[in-house]
Amino acid sequence: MPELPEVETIKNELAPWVVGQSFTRVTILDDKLVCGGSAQKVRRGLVEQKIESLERRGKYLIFHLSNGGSLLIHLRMTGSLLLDPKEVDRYARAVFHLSNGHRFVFNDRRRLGVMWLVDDAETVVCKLGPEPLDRSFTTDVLLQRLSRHHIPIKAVLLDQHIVAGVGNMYADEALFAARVHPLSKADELSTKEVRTLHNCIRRILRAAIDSKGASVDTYVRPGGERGTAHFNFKVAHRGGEPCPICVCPIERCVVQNRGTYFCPRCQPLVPVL
DNA sequence: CTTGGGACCTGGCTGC
DNA sequence: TGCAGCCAGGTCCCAA
Repeated sequence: MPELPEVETIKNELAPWVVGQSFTRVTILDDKLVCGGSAQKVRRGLVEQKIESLERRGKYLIFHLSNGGSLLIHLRMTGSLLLDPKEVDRYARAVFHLSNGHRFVFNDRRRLGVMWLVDDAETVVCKLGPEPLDRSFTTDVLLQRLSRHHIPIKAVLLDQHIVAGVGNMYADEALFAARVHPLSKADELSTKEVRTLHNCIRRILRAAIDSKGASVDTYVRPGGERGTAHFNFKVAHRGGEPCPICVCPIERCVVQNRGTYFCPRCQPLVPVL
């Protein structure tokens, strides 16, 4: 499941092959891939456009084009971008041919991924919350945003309008590292807890980028390699295993329809004073 | 405004 | 061995 570290890795590893190149041919194999416009319009709009830069915003990948427009891609659950794959398999939804002779393929087993071709990228990403790794994302920013929500902190971390880029896996990891129970109400966390959580979110996302993302399911990097961040997971997807701190079995519960893993002893609902 | 619940999508797993 | 039914979760949409 591509979250911020996975999308950042894809951006970093794809950029050297695509930035400065133009699209020579684009094949869209699945009309439902395109959001707000026809596949044909996107195909025609992309050909001969040069990719000026590649950017990540939240879980979105943004190709900035020479005409000022942007191609945005969201991989959702099972999407991946593969550089020069040996074969274009049945899960390919679009193929992008570049002026340097390379191509990349939008693969997506569950077909939940989407892409947009727009004049201004902001029209797609304008509602997103702050970038957690930005300098401007301070403890105070997080504190202020949490204070407006009387719902479980886990649900708040998953809301892209509040903080952009954190998904199910890294929310669980950040809450464990901060020793905060996922069902704690966001507006009831102490200033100290929010400060710790703020640090943990940033530390865990950075570490995951260093590990090239987490391949718990279908995520692969453009070259087909897997990331290794999941080997460092303490609780995410580790239900029943002993907590690495206290050996108490990791529990699983459901928050906002998301499988949520936590240590009941290290993350008490009522803080131990 | 905030909050909760359903829809989307399909491979893989469980249980009969 | 076959198959129905459920689960995974990022995001949007709608209702209260």
